[in-house]
Amino acid sequence: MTEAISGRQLEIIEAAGKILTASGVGGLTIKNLAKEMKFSESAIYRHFPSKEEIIISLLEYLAKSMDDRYKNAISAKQTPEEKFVTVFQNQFLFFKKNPHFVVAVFSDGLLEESQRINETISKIMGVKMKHLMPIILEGQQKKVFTNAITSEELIHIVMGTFRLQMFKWRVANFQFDISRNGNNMVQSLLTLIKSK
Amino acid sequence: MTEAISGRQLEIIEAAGKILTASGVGGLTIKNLAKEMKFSESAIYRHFPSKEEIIISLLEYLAKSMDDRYKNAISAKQTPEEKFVTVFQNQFLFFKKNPHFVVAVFSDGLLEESQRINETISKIMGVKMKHLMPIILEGQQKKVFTNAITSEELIHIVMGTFRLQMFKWRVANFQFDISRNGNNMVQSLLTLIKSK
DNA sequence: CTTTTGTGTGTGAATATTCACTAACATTAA
DNA sequence: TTAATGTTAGTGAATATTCACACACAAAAG
Repeated sequence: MTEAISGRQLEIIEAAGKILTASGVGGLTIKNLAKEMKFSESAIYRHFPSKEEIIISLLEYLAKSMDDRYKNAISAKQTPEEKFVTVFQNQFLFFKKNPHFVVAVFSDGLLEESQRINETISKIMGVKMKHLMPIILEGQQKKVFTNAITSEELIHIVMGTFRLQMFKWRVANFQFDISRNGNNMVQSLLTLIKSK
Repeated sequence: MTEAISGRQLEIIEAAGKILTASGVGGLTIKNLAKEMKFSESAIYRHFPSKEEIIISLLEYLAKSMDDRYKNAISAKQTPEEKFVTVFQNQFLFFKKNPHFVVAVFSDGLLEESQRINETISKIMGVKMKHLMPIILEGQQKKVFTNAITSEELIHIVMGTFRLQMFKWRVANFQFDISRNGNNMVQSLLTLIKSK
């Protein structure tokens, strides 16, 4: 399905992410992309057949690296609480290092454009779900997380809180320490969802 | 500051909201707006000096009607829990009636365009905060809401959950009953934040 | 009463700019 | 030599905005 991307392609994807976070969907033009890459507009088309393909590659690259990241972060030996914290810690560190990709979390702006893009966005959401769900379920089974509400509702609350955290970070122009603030938020969330 | 808007202007604002919901930010062009209004593109400029002004008027109209709506919904006699539920119930009913405006609420997509638009979006966020904050505070003081985490964190979690709910509704193309699903979510949230 | 003038609201055509994308040619490296 | 990768200079389509002008209606002036 997803072909391996070349080094140049990755550079372009990174430039695209940078532009997206800095100036939003409206700013992501071939012209700006070329300027960011320091070569001409037409050179872009040597590496991608279309703009749509660039966006999709960006999202797919993101989905994949998030998936990898999740897999490596969590160890089976950890308690649900530890896993919960680790997952988010990992996430915050990733975005701290690659703030251009915050766009992934709330890629609502891209929503619309094309059917294929929408599907790829859903895929990213799905990746996060896939890794969060078993942790929540295990936590509830072991009665360390509350069973007062369903797993779906718990996940919804957790994901919503996370998304808003990232949103605030972006609006604040990345001016505060996301891994510090983020981990505080995770602790509060944990306090709230632990069964008493 | 905000001048009163004429009947025609309101019609245009509503048409803009309709387009935003149906085709997203990218679809909101003067051409489409004129088509929706069933007159020429240039006629739009009889009523608004620029497209930016249309978007800002839309957002400001939204902020105002949300503020009014909040004020009328909550009565001093209610318990914090009741107020909490009422606020959201009210919100869901509003959007059920005017789904075109959902785009504005989590208008991360609009975010970019212009400084003035960004400020107006923040204003909308602020309105919600303004009404939610005293409810949370009162609830914590009366010890009906948990004091295990701070008010700011509580509000963050609540707002994040709400925003995600609206996001899901939009992605689902408004196909489920937001006031039903929404109220379920509010109940879960309440269960979680009540002190035990 | 009729004419004049002003105002609100519409039109179609034209503006400059930006967009994604392409064709022809040049450089570089294996 | 050949393939990959770059540049220059275009394309047509879409964009927001402006233009000169038209029609309906109401107030003011004759």
